[in-house]
Amino acid sequence: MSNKEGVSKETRKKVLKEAKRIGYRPNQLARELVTKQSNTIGVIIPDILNPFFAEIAKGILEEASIKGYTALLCVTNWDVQLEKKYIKNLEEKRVEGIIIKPCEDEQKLEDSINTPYVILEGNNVNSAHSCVEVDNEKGGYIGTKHLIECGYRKIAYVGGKKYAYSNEKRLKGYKRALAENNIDLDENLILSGEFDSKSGYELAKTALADNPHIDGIFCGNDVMALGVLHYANQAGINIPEELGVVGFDDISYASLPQIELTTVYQPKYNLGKLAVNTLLDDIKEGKEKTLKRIILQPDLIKRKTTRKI
Amino acid sequence: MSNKEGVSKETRKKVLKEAKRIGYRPNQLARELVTKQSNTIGVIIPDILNPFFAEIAKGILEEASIKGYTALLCVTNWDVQLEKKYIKNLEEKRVEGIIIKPCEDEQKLEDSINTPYVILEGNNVNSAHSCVEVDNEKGGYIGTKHLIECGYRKIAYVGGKKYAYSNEKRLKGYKRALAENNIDLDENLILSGEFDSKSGYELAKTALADNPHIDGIFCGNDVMALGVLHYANQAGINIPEELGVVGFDDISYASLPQIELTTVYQPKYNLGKLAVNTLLDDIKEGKEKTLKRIILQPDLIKRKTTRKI
DNA sequence: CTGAAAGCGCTAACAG
DNA sequence: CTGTTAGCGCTTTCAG
Repeated sequence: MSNKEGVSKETRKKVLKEAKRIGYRPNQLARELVTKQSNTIGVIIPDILNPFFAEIAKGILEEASIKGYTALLCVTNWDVQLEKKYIKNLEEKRVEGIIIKPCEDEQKLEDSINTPYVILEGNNVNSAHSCVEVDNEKGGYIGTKHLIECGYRKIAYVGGKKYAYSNEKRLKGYKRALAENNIDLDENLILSGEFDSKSGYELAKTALADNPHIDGIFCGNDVMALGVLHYANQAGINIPEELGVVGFDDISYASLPQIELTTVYQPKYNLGKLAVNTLLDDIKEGKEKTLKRIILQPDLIKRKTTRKI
Repeated sequence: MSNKEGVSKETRKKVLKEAKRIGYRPNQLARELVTKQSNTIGVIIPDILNPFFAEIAKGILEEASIKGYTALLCVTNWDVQLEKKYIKNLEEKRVEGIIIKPCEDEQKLEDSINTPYVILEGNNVNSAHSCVEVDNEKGGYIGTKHLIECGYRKIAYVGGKKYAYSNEKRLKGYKRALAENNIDLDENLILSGEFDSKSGYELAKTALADNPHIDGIFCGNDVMALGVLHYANQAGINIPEELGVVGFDDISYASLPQIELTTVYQPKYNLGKLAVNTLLDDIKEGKEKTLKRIILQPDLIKRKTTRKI
């Protein structure tokens, strides 16, 4: 049936007969059980409504399909408990590997995952997984530097969870840009919340209430930036004259003519594709896998939420 | 191990021992093979980057997880061949059921699916599946009626694939609204393309070039409306004074202060939840299942791309 | 209440 | 080249 080298007449007959018999479908489950290959990978992301993750997911799904794999997609809503549950489920389903963007610190994952896995936006110091990401520090740097070059001086950092890996990296880049330009770091200008629009809105409100002299905001991601823009719009703050805003990710909505958000581009789709190829390599290499650390380059996209220079 | 009524001492000991032994994980595959219950459903949607589908997917994923099911998500990019391939894969994986938004006419699906399935936005005349959708005809009607009430008279219909079920329904509602208000139907004003932003842009361009007197556009979905708005913006057309635009879906970006798109709301998340519950019911009921046809109500959301009345 | 045995649908490793 | 057999890791059934 699985056409290896074989007969010619007999086989063909059988095939025809089988095909007839009310649509025979080979039972993958049985096959997986005996070959110990599920041809399935697990994918865990925090938020499918954020186009950033949606596009990564798209890249993952497509690449997996091309490589003959199916993907089990799980979304955690940034809930660590759910994340744990999903990992357990996936392992019981005998996925061959997992691609995960952790809700929190990835260090804790080490214990709970016994399957090969690659982390999206995480480090792999001392650990047994590969990871793929964009150079977040550089992204934070070029975004902030651009604000400075546009003449903004009191620049706030409005980010996601304080100790999230990507947030820390971007923040580091932000600080470096400030330092290089002799702008004193003001810790009060560093705010953190969630990686969503609502949080962007609230944080902008708080920040500008507490420090009315803020004239620039570097956002942890585009979705937050949208929230910041929302607040600014509502508060009658003129963008980009009174306030410069830069985001991170370059989601498709950032380029809408009504938005024109200056932002730091990430190759999202590619990140997804690379994640599965890296994972598949790791799986193939088995125990003696060489851990990979894939870092893509971000890119500054100048649009209209920052002044022209 | 699966704690039924049993021992007390002996069992506990075993459990402890097993737990110790380098993390024992029950093999779901084997269990599924013998119980013939995979606790898995398949989900096939055309486009995960469209927030409409992303939110439906979210509803599906969450509800499935709550009900103890895992979901295999497949995205087709509106490619019928891929859709077929995914259906085959899912059946070989022995999913218990499939939730699908078909790329094309769902009539053709009948032959290829041998598993219980529910269709998102499709009819179930003479067929063996349930379906869940919003009242698309009504949606088309209230959207168009609103344009008329705002004083627009030359209203174009810019939709997706001509013979897609949801498109046909919405178009029907559009025609009914026109007829009820004694506005002559002009077939030249009915355009169709793809359900994406680019197509909205192109269609708006064509429509307005061919018929400069158009003063209103009813769009097949919000993503297309965004494209229409993009073109209008670029062509210097004043919205809503010179041109009224209404969308369909109410994706989150429609409510952004920079967009404020008037649109027809769909309970997307709920649609997803209901789809899985309907499917699970159908699975449970087995052969004697009573087919369901679940129709939710759309709602007009007036924002700023149509004139105030 | 517990242990042993059968079998889910397939593949792999054998002989014929 | 074919047919047979064993067994993947579990659940279920049936004795002990």
